[in-house]
Amino acid sequence: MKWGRRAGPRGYHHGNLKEALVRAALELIAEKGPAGFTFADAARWAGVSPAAPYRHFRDRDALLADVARRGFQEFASALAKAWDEGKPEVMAAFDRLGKTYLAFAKREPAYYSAMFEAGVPLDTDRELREASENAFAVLRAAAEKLVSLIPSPGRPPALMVALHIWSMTHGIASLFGRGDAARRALPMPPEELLEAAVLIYLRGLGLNATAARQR
Amino acid sequence: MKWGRRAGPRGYHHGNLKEALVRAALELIAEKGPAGFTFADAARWAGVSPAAPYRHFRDRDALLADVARRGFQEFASALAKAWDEGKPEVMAAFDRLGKTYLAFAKREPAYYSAMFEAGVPLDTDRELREASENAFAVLRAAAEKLVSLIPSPGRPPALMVALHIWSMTHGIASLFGRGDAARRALPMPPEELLEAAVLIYLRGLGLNATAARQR
DNA sequence: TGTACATCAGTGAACGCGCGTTCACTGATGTAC
DNA sequence: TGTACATCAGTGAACGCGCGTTCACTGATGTAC
Repeated sequence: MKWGRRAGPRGYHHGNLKEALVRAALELIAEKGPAGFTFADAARWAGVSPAAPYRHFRDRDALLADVARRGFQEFASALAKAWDEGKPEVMAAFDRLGKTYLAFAKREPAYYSAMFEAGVPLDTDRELREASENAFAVLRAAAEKLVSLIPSPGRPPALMVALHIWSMTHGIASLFGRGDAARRALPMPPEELLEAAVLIYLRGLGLNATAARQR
Repeated sequence: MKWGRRAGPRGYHHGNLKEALVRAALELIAEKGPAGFTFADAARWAGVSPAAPYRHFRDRDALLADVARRGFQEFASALAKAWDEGKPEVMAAFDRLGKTYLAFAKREPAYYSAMFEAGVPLDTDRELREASENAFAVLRAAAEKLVSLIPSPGRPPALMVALHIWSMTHGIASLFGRGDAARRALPMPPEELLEAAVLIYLRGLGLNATAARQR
């Protein structure tokens, strides 16, 4: 019988405490929200004395910032993969992008909280800021490619379109699409609500969206 | 020289402690977020012993729920006043509605937090639930009137339109439009971002939005 | 109008609790020779 | 290959602190007669 790392009696050294603390934070945030998790809690969850986390993180905020950073990195790479530079077809790729955004918010509510609701300041940590910028850059690139389909006079700024899509998606995610606690009742799944909104919005931009129906 | 209620030495009785506690909560939430305010803090802010609040609220959560309830009530009446049943012109009224939403989020970040981010459960308190439903009912009524302008075949469900507008507005408000701490840089004011988004969305619905330009 | 009494609203002292943080320590691991 | 030593990572005890909550109390207010 083989033991997982958490099953057997561990020695004096934990071996991978830093990772364990991050996982603990995610677990606890998912359970009680970003405010309801404490440094001591995380240590307890990892099976370690309350002083041990100080070897790896300056304080609670540093741990939270690290969680947010990892979240943005995973988020950015999930979005980039979904968008895939608009291949094979821009509209279909755009649809994938939106679905992936919502799926991330639902699958990783703890990451999402840490990233957007915990009040982690983005400007203190360079890596954190870069990770968040990378995530937005994907949305921005997608918007860029979308507006390029629109004839030049009357073409809206790509940045604005990216911000619109982001706001719409974030709004749906935070009002309805959270996996941790369904906050409000909804007559349709959030994915459909988003898809419909984006179709209407794109039609308003003058983009023929029928190609997106192929999923 | 006349004294305001908080200036002079108060007697043994505070006189209006319940209101003072609510104001304290708003002040503290605006300062440190909905999680970073404590019952004891509120008592201190109101200049009263830590046991006094128990005469008026069962516990911290009850105070928070009361703040959320008041927030929804003010929100609902501000929205209703802005919408004014679509008078004199539907599109202009709709524009006012969106601006009023954002203005509320900016002017009353503490209320907005308590209402949408503090995790106050809506289903425990009847008055709270009703207040929140009243606020949404305004959006819903506005959407109803809007879609009635669209020719019947291909007319979208009003509820969906209401949810789209709400999500969009909430997304912009929570990402960019908060008065307490401008979370992210933006190339244009949030009001303009929202107005543009709504215009595009309405155009996508087949509504001629030029009438809205009259503000 | 005055007096007795009930009720209300806030006091202040006390408690147990868990958190954040520090400290000297010690077991485990890696490295130089 | 073995030994000495430096470094690393976690221990556990301790501290001060503020919070939530309770309790018997007391000053102020309202009301009945």
